[in-house]
Amino acid sequence: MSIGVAIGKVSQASGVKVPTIRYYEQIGLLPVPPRTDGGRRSYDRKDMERLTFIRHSRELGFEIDEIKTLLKLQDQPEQSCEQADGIAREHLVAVKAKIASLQALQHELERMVEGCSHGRVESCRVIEILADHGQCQYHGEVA
Amino acid sequence: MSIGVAIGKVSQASGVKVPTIRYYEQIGLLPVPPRTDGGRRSYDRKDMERLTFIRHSRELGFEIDEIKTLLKLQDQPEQSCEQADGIAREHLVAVKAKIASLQALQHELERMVEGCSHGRVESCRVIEILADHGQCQYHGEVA
DNA sequence: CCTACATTCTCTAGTGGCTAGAGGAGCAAG
DNA sequence: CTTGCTCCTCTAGCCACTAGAGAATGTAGG
Repeated sequence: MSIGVAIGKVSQASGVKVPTIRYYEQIGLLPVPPRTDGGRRSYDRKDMERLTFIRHSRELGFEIDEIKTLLKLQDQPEQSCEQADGIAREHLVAVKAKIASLQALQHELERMVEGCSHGRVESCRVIEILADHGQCQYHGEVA
Repeated sequence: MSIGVAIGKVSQASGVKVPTIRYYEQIGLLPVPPRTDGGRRSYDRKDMERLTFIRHSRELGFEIDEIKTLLKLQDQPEQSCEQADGIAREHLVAVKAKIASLQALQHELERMVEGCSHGRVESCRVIEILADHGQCQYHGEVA
């Protein structure tokens, strides 16, 4: 039988900070672990895997609610993976949109910076474009 | 002499929501406007320009603190625009990094979605990759 | 002038996803 | 046995807003 792992070790191994792990427990993303005699959280291998799954999903930009759904799916291997596929697909669409938006933004910032003649604020292209939306090629959101 | 404009009109004209305008006043981003006899905020053309500047800057992803600096600079046309230039440059670097990160993410998501054979969760590529970071080509952050 | 409705007012609290800090208890090494 | 680390709970803060309650003010039509 394997002895439970302390929160600090789990944190190191998974790359999720200690307070964040406790936070995940609080919002029901991570199961409530058993405690040692001293009252400390004691995790097992499954918890570690779950945390890695979570961290990885967060890195990929999935929201907590989406991760909850994905975790539930993972617990039911018999089910169709249609829903997981759908979440990933939706997310992909959002990521593509964000890239497009950021690229437009990049061009606008380049235009601003390149146009700046490093003189006085009076004639600064950066300030000018910010003040007058009409001059701007970028009409999106960063979100 | 021009009569002051109500907050709703300013909101419509600038594209900034009414509560957000009040919030900007609260945090000192927008000057405290005079009030009508009835106690309502009364704005002038300058406020509108300032709000447009703010909205545009937010759209371009600048943070409130950065905008505060940019607005201060705008009020002093004699000064060198070095600082404004610097803020925009820094921002450009951050945007480029974000784009690169999101593109890596996009590829990873595409790999997940394309690899999915639409069967059971058991053998779902999406779930699989999320669970095992080792299989993943993406090692960044979305921030 | 009165009524109905739109707009505005202040105030508090909530959002997401954590992070920071206080104040105390447990635990392992020297 | 003491030092110093880890861990505990709890509250509050972060950013940039957003939502909602309940009251007052402004305006258009009859």
